[in-house]
Amino acid sequence: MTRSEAFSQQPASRRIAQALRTAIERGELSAGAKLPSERALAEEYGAARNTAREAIRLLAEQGLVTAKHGRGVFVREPQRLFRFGSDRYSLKNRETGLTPFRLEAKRQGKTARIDVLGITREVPSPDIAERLKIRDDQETVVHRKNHYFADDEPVQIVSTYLRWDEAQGTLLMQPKAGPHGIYGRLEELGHVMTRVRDEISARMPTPEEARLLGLPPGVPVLEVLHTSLDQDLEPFEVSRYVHRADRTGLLYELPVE
Amino acid sequence: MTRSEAFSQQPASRRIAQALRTAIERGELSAGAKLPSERALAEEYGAARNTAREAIRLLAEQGLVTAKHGRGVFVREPQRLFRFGSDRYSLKNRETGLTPFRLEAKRQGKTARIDVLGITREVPSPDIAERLKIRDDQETVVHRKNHYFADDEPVQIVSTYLRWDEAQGTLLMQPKAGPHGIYGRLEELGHVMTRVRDEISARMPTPEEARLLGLPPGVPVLEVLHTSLDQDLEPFEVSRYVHRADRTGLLYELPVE
DNA sequence: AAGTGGTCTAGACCACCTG
DNA sequence: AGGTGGTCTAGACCACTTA
Repeated sequence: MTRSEAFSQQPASRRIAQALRTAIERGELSAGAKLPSERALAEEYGAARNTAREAIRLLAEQGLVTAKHGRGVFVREPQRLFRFGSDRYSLKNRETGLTPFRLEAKRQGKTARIDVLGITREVPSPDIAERLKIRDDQETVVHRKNHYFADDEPVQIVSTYLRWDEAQGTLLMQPKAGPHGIYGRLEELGHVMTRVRDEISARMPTPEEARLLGLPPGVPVLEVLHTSLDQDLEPFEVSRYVHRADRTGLLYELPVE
Repeated sequence: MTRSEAFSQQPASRRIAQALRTAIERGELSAGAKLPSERALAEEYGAARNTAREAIRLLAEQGLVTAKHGRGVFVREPQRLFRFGSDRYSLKNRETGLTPFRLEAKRQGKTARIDVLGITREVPSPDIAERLKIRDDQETVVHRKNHYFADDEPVQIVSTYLRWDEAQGTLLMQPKAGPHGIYGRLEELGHVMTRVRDEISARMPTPEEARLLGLPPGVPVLEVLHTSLDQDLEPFEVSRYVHRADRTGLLYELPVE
C-alpha cells in the first residue's frame, strides 16, 4: 500500500468505490454497463479481491449497481416510475369498470396481472384494528392478500382488510369481487368513499418481501397504509400497500383547506 | 459444520442472521440490546469472524441492527415517526405565525432548529424548471437550502426554489423571511396557495445525504418533490424535501373527487 | 489495557452463466 | 471450459470506546 501522501486517508475500498462512482456519474460507465470484475479491480488497485468486493458492496448499498451472479456487476438502469395518482380512488375513474390498478396499468400501456395469495378470516393486528375502528378484540376481519404485476414484473403486494360481518357470504370473500372490484361491492353495502387517508413510510424490505418483489439488495420499499372513509367519515376498508421503491412514485394533489 | 439434514442448505452467514432475527422478533433481544460480539458469534457457530460479520451485515441491511464502532452491535430502536400531515400547508395553521416545520415540532413537543445552508441564484435543473413552468432556459431561480433539526437531531434537508424575478431584493433572499416564512411573503406577492402537488419516492441516500442526516447504513430516505399552486393554479414554489425514512411518516388525507 | 467493530490479505471452493 | 459473483477461512493490524 503506497498511501504516498495525505491524498487519501480513506480505506482502499472506499477509494475504489469513489473512482467507480465518479466514472458512473461522468457517464464513462453508462446505465446497463458492466463493471470490471472483482478480480480485475483487485489487480488494478493492488488490493485483495475482498477489498474490491467491499467497494462494490458500497455502491450496491447506494443503489448505483447490481450484481448478477455469474454474469457481472452492472450499472443500474434509471428509475422508471410507475405512478399512482391520488385520483386512483376517484369515482369518475371507476366508470370504466376497471379496478384502480388495472386502470393505471392501462394508462401506462402495461399489462396487469393480479395473483391472489389468499383470502382469510383473522384477528386484525392492532394497527389495522385501530384504523378500522374495531375495539372488540374478538372481532375478526377478512384479509385479502394480493400480488400485483405490470408486464409480468412484480410491482406491489397489497393486503386489504374488511369487517367480517360485512364481507361474510358476499363476493368480497371471492377472488373476483365483480364489477369495479371490492369498492363496487362496498358501495352496494352503503359505503360511498368520500375521503381517503394514506400514511406513507419507507424502509428496507423483509426477506419475504424481497423475494416476492424480486428486489435486488439496496432497494427500499414504500409502504402505504390506506384507509377509506365513507359518507359518515367512518372507515370501512384498510389496505397495506408495499411497493418496490425503485419503480414506484406516489403522486398526491390536494386542495389546501 | 454439522449440516445433519436438509435442515439448512443455506450459507452459514444466513443461518446466523436468521437465528439473530428470530431472537429479535421474539423479544429475547429487545430494542437497544447489544448483540454478542462478532468474535463471540464466530466461536458459537464454529465459523470465521468474517462469516459472523456477514450475518450482521445482512441484518443491518434490513434495518434491524446498527453497529457502533468500538461499542458493539445493537438492536435498532423502533421508529418514532415524525409526522408531516397534508394539512401542514393549511392556511389556518399559519395564523400562529409559525412556519410549518416549527408548528409540527411544537405539536410533538420537540425543539426546532433550522440551519441555512445557502441562498443562491442559479439555473434550475430540468425537473425543477418543469414544475415551476420555466421554459426559458436562461431564466434563473433562487435556491434556498435548509437543514432542519428536531431536538438537535437532523430530520430533513429542504431545497426551495422560487422565481428570481419575484424573490429578487425581497425578504425571500434573506435567511429569515419574516412572519409565516416564505409563504407569508409569497402571499403578499399575490400567490394564495390553493392546491399542492407532492411527488413521493424513496431511495438509498447519497453519501452526502447520509452525512448531513447522520444516517446509519441501511436507512433509506423519503424524497418529496412539492409544488405549490396559486389561485390561478399556477405554480409559484417548488421544494425538494429529503427525510430520513426511519423517523418520518407522511400523512395525506384528502377528499375523493 | 482490554474489548469492540473496521479494514485488509491471500488464499479456497462453490454456484451460476456464457461461449 | 473458463469467467463471474457468492461464500468462507484464519489470520493481521487499525480505530474507537470503556473501564
